[in-house]
Amino acid sequence: MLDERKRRVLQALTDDYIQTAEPVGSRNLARKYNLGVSPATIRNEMADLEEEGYLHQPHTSAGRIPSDKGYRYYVDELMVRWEPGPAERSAVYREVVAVRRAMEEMVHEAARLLARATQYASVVAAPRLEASVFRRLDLIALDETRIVAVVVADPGFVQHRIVEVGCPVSQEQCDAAAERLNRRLIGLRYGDIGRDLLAGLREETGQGELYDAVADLLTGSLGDRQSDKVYLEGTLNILNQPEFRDIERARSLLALLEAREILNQVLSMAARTSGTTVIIGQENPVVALRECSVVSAAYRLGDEVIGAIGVLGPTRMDYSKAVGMVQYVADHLSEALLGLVRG
Amino acid sequence: MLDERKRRVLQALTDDYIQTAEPVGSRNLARKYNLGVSPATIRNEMADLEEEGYLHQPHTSAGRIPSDKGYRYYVDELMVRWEPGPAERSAVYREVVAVRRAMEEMVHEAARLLARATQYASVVAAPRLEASVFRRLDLIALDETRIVAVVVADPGFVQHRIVEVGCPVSQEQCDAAAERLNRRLIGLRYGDIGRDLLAGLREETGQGELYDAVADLLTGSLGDRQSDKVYLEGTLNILNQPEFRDIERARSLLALLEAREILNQVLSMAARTSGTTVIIGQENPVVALRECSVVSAAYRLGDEVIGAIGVLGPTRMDYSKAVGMVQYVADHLSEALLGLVRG
DNA sequence: CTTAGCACTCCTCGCCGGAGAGTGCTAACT
DNA sequence: AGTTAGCACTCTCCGGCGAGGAGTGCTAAG
Repeated sequence: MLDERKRRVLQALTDDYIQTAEPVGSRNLARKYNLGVSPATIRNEMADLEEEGYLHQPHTSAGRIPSDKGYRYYVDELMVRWEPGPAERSAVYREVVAVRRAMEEMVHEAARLLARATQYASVVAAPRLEASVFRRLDLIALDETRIVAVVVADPGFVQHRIVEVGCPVSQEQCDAAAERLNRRLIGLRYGDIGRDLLAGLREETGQGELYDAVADLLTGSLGDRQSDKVYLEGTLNILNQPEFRDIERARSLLALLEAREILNQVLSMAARTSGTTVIIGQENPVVALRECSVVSAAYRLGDEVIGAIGVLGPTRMDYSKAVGMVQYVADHLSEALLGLVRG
Repeated sequence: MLDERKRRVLQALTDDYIQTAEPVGSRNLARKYNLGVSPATIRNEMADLEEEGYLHQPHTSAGRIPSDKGYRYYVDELMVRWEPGPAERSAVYREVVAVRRAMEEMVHEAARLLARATQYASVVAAPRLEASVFRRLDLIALDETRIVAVVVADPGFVQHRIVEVGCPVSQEQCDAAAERLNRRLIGLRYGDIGRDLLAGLREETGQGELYDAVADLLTGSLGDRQSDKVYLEGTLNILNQPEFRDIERARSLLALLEAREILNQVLSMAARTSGTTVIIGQENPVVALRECSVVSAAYRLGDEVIGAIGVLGPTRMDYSKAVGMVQYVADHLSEALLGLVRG
C-alpha cells in the first residue's frame, strides 16, 4: 500500500514524535534520519501521507504528528520490537518469577514491575480461578454468629472471608461441615464447582445457613466479584507525560482509572486474543480513553487464560518497548504460575 | 492576646479564605461579614494582625491570607466546630459501623467515607494488633515445601500467608504443630506473644523450620510490617484544590503520598494524643508536607489506641469540618470495633 | 478612635509585533 | 518524471506594553 520511502518517512516521523512529543517537521526529519532525500521531497511525502490519513497537522505550518491510523500502521508494519535486555530479564526473574508465593501476589508484582519498566500506568486483571484446583476449606468459628471461611486453591491462592450466619454455630459444627465439604470438593477445578453441586451438598445435610455462606464464598470468588478486580500501578507515571500537563485532562483520566469495571472491559479484549493486543486511541471502546493507548496480553495458567496484564499511556506511546515488555512479562508470569502448580 | 475585634477579623478572614482560596481584602470583609466597622478600620486591624504574624500578603496591594500562625490561632481559639448532620451520621453508621466484618475492612471503609465526606485525601494507619486476642492458627500444606498459615484473632482479624519451608511437611505434621501451638496461644493477647514464648515452643518440639515460619508470621503481623501499613483514599481529591492546579506541585505531593512510611510517621503523632490532632503547614516534620495540613485522631480497641485516621489537605483547609468529621468517624469506628469483640 | 478620600502599587489580561518554524508552490535541475 | 532550491505565506510563541481593577497605607476630618 505504502511505498518503501513513505514507510520510512512514517516510521522515522513516528519514532521521532514518540520521543520528543513535538510535531515533526521535514527539515528535522531529514537531518536526524538519513533518508537520503531533501526536506522538500519529504514534505511531498508527508503531504501524501496526510492525504491518506496517516498523519495530521495540529495547525498549518506546524510539523506533523501521526494519526491513530498512522500509529496503527506503525505498530502493525513498521516498528522494530524492542527486546528486553539483561536488566529487564533479571528484574522479571527476581521480582516476579522468584516470588513463588500467592498467585495474586505474583501478578501484583508483575504489574508493579511493568509500570516501573515502561513508565506508564500498568493495569492488570486479577487471575480468574476457573483453572485452579480446590484444595481445602477451613471454617473457624469467630464468635456465635460469625465464622471465618478460608479457602485454599492450588496455584497459591488463599482467600478468607468473615461470614455472618443467622443462627449460632459451634466450632464442632464448623469442623464437621468443612470436613464434609472437603471430602466432596478437594481436587475439583474451581470451574467445575457449580451452584448445583453445592445445592446438592446443601440438601444432604441440615446446615443450610452455613452452606449458603460458603457457597457464596466459593462462587463469589470466581464470579464477577473476583473478575472485576483490577490492579493499577504507576498511575502517577502518566503525570509525567506532556499530554497530561493540563491538570483537567490528568484528573479526568485518573478519575477514570478509579472505575475498575471500565478497565476490566478493556482488558477483557486482550484475554480473548493470543499474543499482545494494542488498542490505539479512537479504537478504544471507552470514550474517555480515546487519547490513550493500551497494550495488553493475556496470562495463562497452563493452557487456560486466567487474566490480562498491560500498560496504559498516551497514544504517543513507545509501542515498541511497551509491546516487548508486556509480552515478556506476560509470558514469564504464565510460566511462573505454572511452575507454582508443578511445585 | 488579641482583642475581640481582631479575633473577629481574623475569624472572618480565615473563613472567607478557606472558602474562596483568594486573598481577602478589607472591603470584601466589611461587606460580607457585618463586623460593624468600615473597611478602613478593618485595614488597620489587618495591618496589626500582619505585624503580629497572623496574616501575610502575597504581595503589596493584594488581600491578605492567614499565615500558619493565623490558622493555628483559628483552629485553637476561633473556629466553630462543625457537627455532623443526619446525612453524615447515617453514612457513618451504614458504611462503617454496620459492616461488622474484618477489622481492617471497617477501618478501610472509614477512610473511604472520610475522603468522600471531606473531599480531601484520607490517610489511615492500619490497626495494630497488640490488643487483639489470638484465636486460632491453621496450617495447610499447599505442596511439599509450602504451607499456608492462617491466623485468626479476635476483633475480626484474619491473616494468611504462604510460607516456604525447607523440608517437606505433611498435612498431619501441620495439624499436629497447629494443634500444639493453638493449645498454648489461644486466648493470649497478641501483645503478650513474645519471641521468647515462641522460642520456648520451638524448643519443645522438633519442627524447627515450621515454627520459625509461623513465629515470623505472628511477630511480623504486629511488628513493623503491619504497622507500616497505611491506607490512602481520595488522593485525587487534592487535584481539585486550587493550590494544586500546578501539575508539579500536585505530582510531588502525590509522589510523596506513595511513600507510606512518611505518612505513618505523621499519623503516629496523632496516636500519642487524645482527641484530634491538627498539624498545620510548617509544623509538619515532613518538609514536603509544609504546604499541607493533617487532621487526625486515634482510634481505639477498648482502651488501647490501635491506629490513627485522618485527612490531608492544603493548609487552607476547612478545619472546622475536617476536625468534626475526623473526630466523629474515629469515635464511632472505635465504638464499632469494640462492638465486634463483644459480639 | 473611626472613617472618607486619595494617591500609589502591583497583578491580570488582552493586544501587538517580531522571531521562528514549517509549509506549499513554483521553477529549475538531473 | 522525479528531486530540489527558493520563496512567500501562515501560524504559534513570547516578551513588552498599557488599561483596568483590586487593595493598600496615609492623611485629615468627623
